[in-house]
Amino acid sequence: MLEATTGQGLRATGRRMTRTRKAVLALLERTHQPLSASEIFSQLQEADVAIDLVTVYRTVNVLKEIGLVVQLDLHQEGQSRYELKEGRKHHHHIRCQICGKIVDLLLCPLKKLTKLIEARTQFIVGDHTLEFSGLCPQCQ
Amino acid sequence: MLEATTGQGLRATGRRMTRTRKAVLALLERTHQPLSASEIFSQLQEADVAIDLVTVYRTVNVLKEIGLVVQLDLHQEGQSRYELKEGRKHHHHIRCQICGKIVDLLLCPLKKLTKLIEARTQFIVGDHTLEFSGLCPQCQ
DNA sequence: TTCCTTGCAAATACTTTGCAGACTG
DNA sequence: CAGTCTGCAAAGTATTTGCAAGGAA
Repeated sequence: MLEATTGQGLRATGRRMTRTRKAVLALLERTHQPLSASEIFSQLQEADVAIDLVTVYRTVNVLKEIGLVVQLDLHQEGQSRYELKEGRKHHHHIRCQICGKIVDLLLCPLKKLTKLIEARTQFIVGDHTLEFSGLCPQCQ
Repeated sequence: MLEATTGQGLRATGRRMTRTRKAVLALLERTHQPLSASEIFSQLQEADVAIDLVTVYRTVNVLKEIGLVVQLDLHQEGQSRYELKEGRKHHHHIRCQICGKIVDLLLCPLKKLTKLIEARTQFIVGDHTLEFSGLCPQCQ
């Protein structure tokens, strides 16, 4: 499963599978929510995993480099969040302005738009971000 | 023009039109680009306008509160940018991954999508962000 | 046994806050 | 003249870097 393939991804880049990397991966896997570095840190502490905040930052960056994790910068959050890619399709998010809950939007409607933008701006589009915010059912 | 209407917006909320606020507004007006606080600060210094970085932050926040300025948090920039609203339509941006140039996209294709998302998620959508990045014509 | 990884301390970047003096209306 | 605004200093939050000790392969 995930840990095995990750181990390969790490080794292929001269890196190692360690206790802390396993713990971060397992947390992201079971949480299935985009977590910030400090959330990863405190949730691992509650689970009695000894880890340093600095190590969390280094770990998510490594996982991002080998393509296992995606970094999200949600509007006006002031911190980044990290989410397992885990073979899932590219997608976007909506966040509740009251309680902060984040829900996946399992769609991306921007293929055509990308072509249009390339034609208009002469840019070569490499990436995009799309995020919605509003009130979730519980907070309305 | 802008300064006059802004003065009204300020006064309506018990605020004042000052030398530094005029300078920030004038800069945003002639630059017509989303600028970060530190860019506003250094560009005003070059123009021999004495202003403190703290004042820049406070100023853009006031201008945001009275609806004159929009705050942008572009992906992985690590800082916010501020742009004059100036009666312009809601729009989005594309940024060059090499030189950092930011170009307006004078369109927003998300009206229908918003309805779809509200139906699917039961959220009430209040806001959204959309940003593209890629290579500009000069950097390709 | 190599050299990657970790923890700790410290540094850096961006932004906010407190306070006394300066300025607007 | 009242009350807002500014500069300076300091604090706060998110993230990165340096280095020596610990650990994976």
